[in-house]
Amino acid sequence: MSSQLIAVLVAVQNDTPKVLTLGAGRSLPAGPLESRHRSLQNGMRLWVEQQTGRRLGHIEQLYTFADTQVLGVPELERSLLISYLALTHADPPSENWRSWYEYFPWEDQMRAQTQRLVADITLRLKSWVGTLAAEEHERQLRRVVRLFGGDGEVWDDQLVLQRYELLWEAGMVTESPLCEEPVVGMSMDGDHRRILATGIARLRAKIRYRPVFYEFMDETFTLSALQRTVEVVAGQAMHTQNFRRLIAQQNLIEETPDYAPVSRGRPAKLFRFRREMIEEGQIMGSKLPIVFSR
Amino acid sequence: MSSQLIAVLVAVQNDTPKVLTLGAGRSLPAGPLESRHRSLQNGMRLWVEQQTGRRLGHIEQLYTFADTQVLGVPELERSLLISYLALTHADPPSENWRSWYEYFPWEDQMRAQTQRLVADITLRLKSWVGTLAAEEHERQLRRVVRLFGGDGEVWDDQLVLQRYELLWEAGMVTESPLCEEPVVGMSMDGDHRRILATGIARLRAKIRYRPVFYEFMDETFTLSALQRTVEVVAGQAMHTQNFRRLIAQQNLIEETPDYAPVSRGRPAKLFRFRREMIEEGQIMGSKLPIVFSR
DNA sequence: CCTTTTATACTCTTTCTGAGCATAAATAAC
DNA sequence: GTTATTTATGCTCAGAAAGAGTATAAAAGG
Repeated sequence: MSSQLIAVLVAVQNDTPKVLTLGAGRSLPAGPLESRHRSLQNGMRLWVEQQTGRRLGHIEQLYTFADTQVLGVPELERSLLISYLALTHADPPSENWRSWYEYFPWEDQMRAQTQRLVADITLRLKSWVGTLAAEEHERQLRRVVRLFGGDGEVWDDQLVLQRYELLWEAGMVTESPLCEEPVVGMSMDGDHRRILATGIARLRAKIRYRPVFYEFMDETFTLSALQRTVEVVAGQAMHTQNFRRLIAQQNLIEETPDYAPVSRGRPAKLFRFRREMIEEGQIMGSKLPIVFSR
Repeated sequence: MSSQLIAVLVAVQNDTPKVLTLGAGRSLPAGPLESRHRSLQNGMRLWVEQQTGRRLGHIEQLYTFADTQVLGVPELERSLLISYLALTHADPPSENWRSWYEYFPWEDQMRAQTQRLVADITLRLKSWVGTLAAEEHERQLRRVVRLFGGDGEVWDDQLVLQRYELLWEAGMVTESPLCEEPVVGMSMDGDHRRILATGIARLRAKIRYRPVFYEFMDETFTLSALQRTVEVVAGQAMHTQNFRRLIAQQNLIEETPDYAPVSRGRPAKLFRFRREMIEEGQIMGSKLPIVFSR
């Protein structure tokens, strides 16, 4: 049984969370696990750095699973896929870096249009629920409401994978064997979109208690830029004043004497991350407002 | 390259968190990944259920890594280890079920003796720090304090793996190549103790926001029994009244008309989990007091 | 000068959390 | 049979944190 490494490589460019793709955006970069790698983590790092020529920051394992993509292949030939999430700094944009919201448009709760999209999806899901056996009705209906909101439920930005799986079961994404008419959003080969969903969910969870957004920022940055970065990753708008309060009280960043070049309003101070705090394990947690404003 | 499944199978028996081991407690159960398994998760479940004859409850993947144990083996033969955490209900105890605190005595912060043990470990670690290059002193000293407490730092029950790794680096566990005189605690073959540490940490984290302790309880139980279960898993005593408040306000459990047979004090009401709440995904979170009392 | 936009400071209310006090209902000790 | 001890349970209170609003500062554009 052969094994492959597969990477969800994320950067934030132009206030957009982007992921590195191959093959016209249809797949995530993947490479064979080579025996010269001293460890998986290391192999992953080396391999991505060679392929992309960029330095990797934070890196973590996502999930390992048996590839279900290739049908008709003798089972012994099935591949193990070991997926990783890796963060890097924005570099010259290219075709291969695509907004992850191209694949999950409903996850971008900052665009006004999304509300309509989610309403449409919810409608279709509810009609799908109608086709199920009666015992399942209530269960699945609660699931739809919990995942896609409505009925007073708030949108939980972490349930990326669960939402994708629900759409899959309902035959509303191209990857599903039941699919007739997919919901908007690019699909990917095999399990890749599922892996991407896992990566997004993991990053959104992580950013709540670890200052991994550090990886995405320039050397110096304004608080608004920091907030926008976190917002586009979470796909949720945040209360500016509270965001600042939380960042401030964590001692993660410090002022520089400089100001950002102004375009419109009052010029913003430039900040930088405090090196001592970023260093390995120093920061026990970086809390962010957990319930986002709308 | 062949692959192995490896399980951290946990149950709570007699107010002790136990893990299933093999070979006189020196290794975790592991088996080859067979091609008939439809998915890894499924393969894991089938395999453990066959081996142990018990039904598995919650199951989740821990980590995948390349086995570093076997030296002198051609690198292509290296095995991929895919580790899982699985929870099950206590059954007739046996030799093979061992308290996880046999392997990590310092993690049991509920025993009075542990305080002395941790003090000893801290001393030895500090003297190890003394042998390092000067630039490293402060960094590593902070690490020791953060992981093993002292200096006003509180004990973080989730840092099981980090503590083990520190001891490993300092040559204070048998598994380490530098080891001369190990700290108390049973060791295991290969990476198994590290995997166990990962499992414990994951479970301690999970139990904070998901009611996975459900798996460990009988059909009905008292609140004290529930609290003791959580406490021994976390290795930390909790404030009883606050524990009850949190459990109560989450609507996870309901009273039964019965009382537990008394031994000493006032008889305790028996409770049961509300089936509807436990069902898949219903419960979004089960919060527990995060900072434990001493 | 006035409006708009962005940045930043401060306040207020509600909820959550840690911690303690008090009472209830049983057994054990005298 | 009192009294002490143990376990279970109810309630209160102070401080911290979170959500949300008001106010002010500093720029550009008309």
